[in-house]
Amino acid sequence: MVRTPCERNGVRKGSWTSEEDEKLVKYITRYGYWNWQQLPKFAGLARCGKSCRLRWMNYLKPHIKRGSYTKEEDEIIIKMHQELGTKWSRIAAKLPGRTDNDIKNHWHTTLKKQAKNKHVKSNELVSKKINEEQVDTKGVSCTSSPSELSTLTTSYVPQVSHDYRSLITNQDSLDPTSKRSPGNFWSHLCMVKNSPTENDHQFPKPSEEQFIFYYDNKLDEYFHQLMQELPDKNYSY
DNA sequence: AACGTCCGCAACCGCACCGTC
DNA sequence: CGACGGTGCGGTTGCGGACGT
Repeated sequence: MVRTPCERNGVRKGSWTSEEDEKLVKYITRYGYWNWQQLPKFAGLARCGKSCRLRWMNYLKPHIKRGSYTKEEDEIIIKMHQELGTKWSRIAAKLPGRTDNDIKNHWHTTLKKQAKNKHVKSNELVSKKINEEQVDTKGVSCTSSPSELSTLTTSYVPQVSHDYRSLITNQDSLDPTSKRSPGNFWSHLCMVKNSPTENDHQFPKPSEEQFIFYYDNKLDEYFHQLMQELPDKNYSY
């Protein structure tokens, strides 16, 4: 299989500057990520697509929780590591706001030693906690049909921890956990497609195909998130 | 103050998987 | 059905700050 390594010529590596972060956030907020390989070119970044994706997923994306881990989070990680091994993405799915990379780092730096030194006291207690997390984190109620999604309600207030939170506004409308969702999901797409904004002079506008791709992705992502938050229901779309 | 060591974290690399043609 | 391209994931590296001597 032919891999698609990052181009070497003229592609920056290493730490991201605040300027690069701002460009990436502005572009994704405006157009979403319709194609990671093409994105840096359109966003005016001298980075490879993988690097942009990683930076967005692990650092710039809205609602990423940073800072120290709670005891409960540590226990969940240790317990799930016992069950799943190094399936960091699956472990991360149980800890809203934490990224797989972050959890992986936390494991290698802190928890690995802890896990060696002590047994987890009660598997039952942790399992109970996991179940509570699934029910409590979002407080979502919803009807069974996608056409009835406008009835979705939520009391969850997501934590936005990054400095660029002020730039990430429309993105909230794609997040079913946002207070403003889901109605703004549709208006956001219309806005992306139709309305000129102050940012338009900075980035080339996506083609019709790119927009459709973005539209499909966002729709898919939106329902995917919704289904993840309703693990006990057998909804399909 | 200067130097060496340790540690945490961001980022890179390469492989696996999946969808499309 | 295989080739190809894009994305996701896990392992690993290396930088930079904290800390100790």
